[in-house]
Amino acid sequence: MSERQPTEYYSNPSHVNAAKTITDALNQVRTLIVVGECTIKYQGRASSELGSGERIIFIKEDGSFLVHRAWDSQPVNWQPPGCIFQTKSTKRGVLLKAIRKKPRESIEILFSKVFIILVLNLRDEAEFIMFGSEEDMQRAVLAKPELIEEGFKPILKEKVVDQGFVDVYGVDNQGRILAIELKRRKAQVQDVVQLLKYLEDIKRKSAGKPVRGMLAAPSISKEASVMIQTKGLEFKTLSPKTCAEVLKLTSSKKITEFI
Amino acid sequence: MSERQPTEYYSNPSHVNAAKTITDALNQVRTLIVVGECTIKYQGRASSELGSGERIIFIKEDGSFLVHRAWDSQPVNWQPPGCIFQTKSTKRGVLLKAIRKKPRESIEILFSKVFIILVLNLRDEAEFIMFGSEEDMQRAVLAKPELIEEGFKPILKEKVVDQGFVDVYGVDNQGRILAIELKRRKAQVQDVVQLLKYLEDIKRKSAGKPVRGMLAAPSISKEASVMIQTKGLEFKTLSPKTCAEVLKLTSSKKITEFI
DNA sequence: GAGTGGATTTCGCAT
DNA sequence: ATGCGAAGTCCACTC
Repeated sequence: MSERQPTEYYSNPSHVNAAKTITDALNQVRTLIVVGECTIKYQGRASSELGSGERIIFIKEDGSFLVHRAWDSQPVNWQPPGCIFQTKSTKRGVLLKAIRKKPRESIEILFSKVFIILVLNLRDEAEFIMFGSEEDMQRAVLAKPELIEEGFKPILKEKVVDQGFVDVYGVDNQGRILAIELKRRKAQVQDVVQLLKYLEDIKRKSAGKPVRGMLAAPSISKEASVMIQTKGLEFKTLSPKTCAEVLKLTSSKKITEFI
Repeated sequence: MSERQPTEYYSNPSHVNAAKTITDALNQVRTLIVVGECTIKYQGRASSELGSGERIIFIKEDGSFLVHRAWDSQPVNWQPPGCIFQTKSTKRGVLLKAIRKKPRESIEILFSKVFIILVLNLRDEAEFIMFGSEEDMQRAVLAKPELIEEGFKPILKEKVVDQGFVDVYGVDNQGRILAIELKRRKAQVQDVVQLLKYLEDIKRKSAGKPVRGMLAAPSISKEASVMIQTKGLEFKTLSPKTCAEVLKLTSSKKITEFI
């Protein structure tokens, strides 16, 4: 009987057994879930302390480390992939250290009780596919420029200006330069500032030729809208969902041809 | 025997039992961990698909929802606190929906196999304490202005300028205005731009009086450093760790007195 | 409720 | 490695 065993479960282990089980799981590069009562200290880019309480910790195959409480979608403490672990059983409980170098950081967890250890061996080959990013919007506009307006001809994706890029850059049906800043979310003041900065560079380099600046986003904040008016810029409603649908139709995630 | 039972464990439940167990746990507002083979679809601000694979899902007491794979510190799909759940057993497996309104979003998980269900009732009253935030740096400078330079006298915390704030604002030992932008991480070009914008407002309002602009951060990028030089600004090395230590000494998290 | 800026942001890409 | 900007950013705070 050689069927793979994706899960192992340990309930209320002694400190010694908990430490051993965790160490073994880490050596075998398993995904690990530990539930128990613990205190936590973090030292690194910042520092933090958390007194005793019951929490869930996660260690993943890539060395990611997460501490979750019973609420909040974000972990209360964590360490990015690639960190190194030390486990031992001490008089005060099970000590688990997660250490990262560069920057030097460490999380120390002391379990006074371990309720549960889950050792997982997960099979997961599927590819994650996302639609509707800002990059997708860019691709959609390049594939179908009339999303912006009739007669618009993109020239370059991401034209370089001093410090930074314009998302889409082209010429309108009257030959004027049209620089477009895309946002996948509601446009804010900061986005208008960004566009203005780019336009400055473009105008400086285009020797007085007429230049239009456009912000394209699903919606715009009141403040940003006022600023658009004041500065003689334009706003075009364009949602990531629309763009995602255009991409599905043209079925091209490739943009090399446009560059 | 009335001892609280912090954990319940169910192994390889039938689809019907899994759906029932999950529903019950949600009704009792328990933290829930489910491990199983599933496919996932997300529709909302963006959209995503993930084919069949073995994953871990988390539901917390506040209605946070997380889907984790065996790698990556970030969840592959998630829903913020406050979302609503629907569970049912279908012919194809256990269906779990997490729905959020405003913005309207949904995640649908279809489990073809459920390996494990953990129902947790976690007790956690401890307060989380963090040191070394940008706000802590501000407090430290106000409590001990010589962190910036001898003779510096802060005037106001967060002096209001058009659009935004200066982190610290005061007068140096020669009576010149000194506006300081604090960063807890390596300073970037964008931070210099920010400071310049603030300085513009301050200069406009200070009728030609001399104004110094300073960026205080643990380090600075080369580009930002060049810009600092070019624009006649200053850079001061100041780390969040130093500031945290100062705060511990003065033992004052309060800043009201300075405002 | 909308708007704004920090975050132990994280993450990916380009230099 | 460093620098820079997007993110389904999240999050807290202000207006």
